[in-house]
Amino acid sequence: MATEPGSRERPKRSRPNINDVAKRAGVSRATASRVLGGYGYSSQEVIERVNQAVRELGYEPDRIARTMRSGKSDVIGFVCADISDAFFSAAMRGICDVALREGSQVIVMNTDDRASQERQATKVLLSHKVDGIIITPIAVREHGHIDAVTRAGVPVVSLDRQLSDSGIDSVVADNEAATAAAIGHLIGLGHRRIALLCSVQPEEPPALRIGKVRASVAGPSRPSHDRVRGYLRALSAAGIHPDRDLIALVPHDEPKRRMQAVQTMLELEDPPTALFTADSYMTKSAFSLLSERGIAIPGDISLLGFDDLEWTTLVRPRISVVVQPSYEMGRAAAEQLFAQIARNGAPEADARGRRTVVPARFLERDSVAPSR
Amino acid sequence: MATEPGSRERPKRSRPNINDVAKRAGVSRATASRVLGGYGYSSQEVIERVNQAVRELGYEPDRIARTMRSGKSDVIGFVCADISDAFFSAAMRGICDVALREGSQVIVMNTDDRASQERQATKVLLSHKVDGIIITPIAVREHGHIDAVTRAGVPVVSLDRQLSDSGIDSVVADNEAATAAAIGHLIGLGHRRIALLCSVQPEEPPALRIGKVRASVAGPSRPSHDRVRGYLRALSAAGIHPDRDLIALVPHDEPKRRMQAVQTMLELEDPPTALFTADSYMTKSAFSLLSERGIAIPGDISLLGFDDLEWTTLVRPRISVVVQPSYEMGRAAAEQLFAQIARNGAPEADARGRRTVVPARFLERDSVAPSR
DNA sequence: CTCCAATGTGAGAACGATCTCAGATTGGGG
DNA sequence: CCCCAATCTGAGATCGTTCTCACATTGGAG
Repeated sequence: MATEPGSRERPKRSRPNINDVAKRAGVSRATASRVLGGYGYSSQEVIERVNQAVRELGYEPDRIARTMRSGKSDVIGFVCADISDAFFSAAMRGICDVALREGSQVIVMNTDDRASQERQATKVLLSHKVDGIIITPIAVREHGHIDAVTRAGVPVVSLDRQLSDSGIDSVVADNEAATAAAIGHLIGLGHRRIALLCSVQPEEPPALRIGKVRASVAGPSRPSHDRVRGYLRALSAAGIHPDRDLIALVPHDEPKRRMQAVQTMLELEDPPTALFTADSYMTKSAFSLLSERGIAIPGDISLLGFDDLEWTTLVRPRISVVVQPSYEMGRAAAEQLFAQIARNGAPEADARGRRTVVPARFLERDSVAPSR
Repeated sequence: MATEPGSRERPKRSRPNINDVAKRAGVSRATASRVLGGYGYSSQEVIERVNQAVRELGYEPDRIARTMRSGKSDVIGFVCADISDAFFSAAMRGICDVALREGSQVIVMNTDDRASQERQATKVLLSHKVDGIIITPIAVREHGHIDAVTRAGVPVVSLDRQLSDSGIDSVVADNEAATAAAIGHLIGLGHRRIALLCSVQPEEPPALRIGKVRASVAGPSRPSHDRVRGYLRALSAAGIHPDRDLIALVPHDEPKRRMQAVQTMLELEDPPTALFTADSYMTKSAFSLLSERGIAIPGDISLLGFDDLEWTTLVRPRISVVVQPSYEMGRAAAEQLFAQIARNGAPEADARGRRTVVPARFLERDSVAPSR
C-alpha cells in the first residue's frame, strides 16, 4: 500500500464500511457484525481484532443501511407552524433533549398554518421512515392525513391541540383550568367587567353559545377554545353573566384587527376594568395600544396576559401572565412518542388517545390591581 | 383477492414498493423504475399502466432506499448551540425555507456550546449521510472535526462565525462595519466616553491590544471579536484613545457578571455617557439594571444595543439597536450550502473558503441622545 | 431479403448492515 | 473410540431503489 500524495487526494474517499473492518481483522463480514452487534458467539481473539480494526479505521456504522435493514431510522419528525415562533422553538428544544437521550435525531418541518403543507410534511416524513411524528395540527377535525400515519404503523403525538374522534395521543396544557384560575383572581379583586381577547384559527373558531343558564364552548380541544371555556366557566362560577361585547375573537392571520379589537373594547359605553389577553399576540397588541394611548396599567385598566415572553418582565409594569410551559410540553410529547415507539405494535395497555395535561402556571406581577 | 375484514386489519401494513407497482402494471421492476425516473425508452402504453398503478396504490418511493443507492439523502444538518435561542430559531427558519424549495429536510442538533457535543453531532450527521451541514462552530480555531466532514466529501457552511485557516465557507454579518457605524453615530452626537459591554466565549476571548498608535483585535472572525474591532476602529477614526476601563468582556456563561459589569461602569470616576452593549444578553442586562436604578435613558445615559428582539420596541424608551439579520443569514447559509451540494466534487470555480457578508442594520429609536 | 439502428423490456447487480442458517471445529461423556 | 453438544465461523439473503447491460422486437434503408 503506497502512501497517496498528500496534495491530490481523491476528493471523496468514502467512509469505511463493515467489509473494510472485516477484511482488516481477517474475518468475514458476518463475524465482524456479530462482534459489533454483541450477539452469537465470538472468540476473544476475534473480538479484539475486530475492535482494533474499528478503531484503526474510525469505522462508524451507516445509519441509512441500518434503517434499510431494520426499518428503524432513529429519526423523528416535528411538524409545526413556524419554528421561529418562541413556543415552538422552546418545545423543539424539549423534543431534542429527549431525542438525544434516546439516540434519535429530529427533522423539523414548518407548515405556516397551511393544511396542504401539513399533508405534504407527513408524507415526506413517512418516506424518510421516521420512527414517529410530533405534530401541532392545524385542523383538529380534519385529520385524515394524520390517521394515515398511524395506519402506516408510525406513532404520532399531537402537541398543544387534541384531535377530535381519533385515537391519537396528545399533550396539552390545562388551558381551561389555568385561565379559569386567572379570571377567578381578577374576579376576586373586584373586577366584574372582564374583557376576553383571543386570536383564533379562522377555519375552526370556538362556537360561542351564551345561553341564559350556561355558557359553553363546543368542539374539540385547542388552546383558544379551552381558554374561552375557562373564561366562561370562571364567570359562571361567580354568577357573572358573560357579555358578548366583552369577548373578541380575532382571526390570527389578521394582525391589524388585534389593535382594533382592543380599541373597540375601550370605547364601549360600559368599558371593561380588566383585559384578559389569551395569547401572546393579543397580549403584545393590547400592551402596545395601551401604552401608546397613555392609559395607565393597572391604574386605569388591569392587564392579564398569556405566555411568558421576555418582554413581559422588562416593561413597566411587568405583565402578570398565564404561562404555558412550552419546553416541558415538548419534552412530554417526546417522552410519550418514544414510549409508543418502544411498545410498537404491542397492544396498548390503556385506552387509545391518551391525553397528557401539563399544568399551566399563573405568574402574578404588576399589571393587575383591584377594581375601583 | 379477498377484501380484508375492516375491523381487524394487520396493524402494520407496509407501504407499497416499486415491486408492487410493477406487478400491478404487469411490468418488471426495471421498467417501472424507468417510467418513474423518466429515463430510457418506454412505450406510451406502459407509461400509462405504471402511472395508473402508482395512483391506485398510493406509491411513494422510499427515500431511505434511494439514499442507499444514490448516496444523496435530501437531508441537511444544522448544528447550533440552542434552537430555542431567538437567533438560531430565526436562522433555522431561513434554512428550512431554502431546504423546502430544494426538496430537502433539516435535522437540528443542539450543542449547548459544548465542544464534545459538537463533535458528536457532526459524527451522527455524517452517519445519517446528510448532504451537507450548516454549523455555528463553538471554537473557531479547533475545527478538526469540521475538516473531517469536508474530507468526507460533505459540504459545510459555517454560520455567524468564520473558522481560521480553513477552506470552509461562511456566512457572517458585517458586525465590524455595523458596529463602527453605530459607534460613529454616538461620536457624532458628542459622546466621547463610550462603554463597550460584550459577552465573549471564555475559551477564545478577543485579544485586546490597545497600543499607543493603534488598537486592534487579533484572531479569527467571530461576532464578538468583530464588534470589538468595529468599536476600536470607530474610536480610532475619531482620534479617541480607547480606555481599557470602558471595555468589559464578560464570559457568556456567567450571567451574574453581566449586571456587575454595567454597575462597575456606572461607578467609574469618569463614567461613560453612552453604553454600547454588543449582544442581546448584555443589552437586556444593561436595560434591566438602568431601569432598576432609576437611571433615565437617554437623559442620564444613552444606550445602544444589539439584536432586534421584540422587547426593544415595547419598552420605553424603545432601544436603538444594531440588527443582525438572522433569518437572512440562515437563508444565505442554506443557499451557499446547496450551491456547494449542486457542484459537488466539481472543481470550485473560485477560491476556497468563500465568505458571504450579510449587512447588519442600525435601527435608530429613542434610547440615544446627544451628549451633554 | 438482409442488416442495422432505433426502440422497448427485464434480469440482476450494486448500496451497507444485519441475521439466519448451515457447516466446521472443538471437547467431554459414555 | 464415538457421538453429541457447545462453540465458532462464513456464505448468502434481505431491505427498496436505481441503473447497467444484455436481449428482444420492430421498421426502414440498402
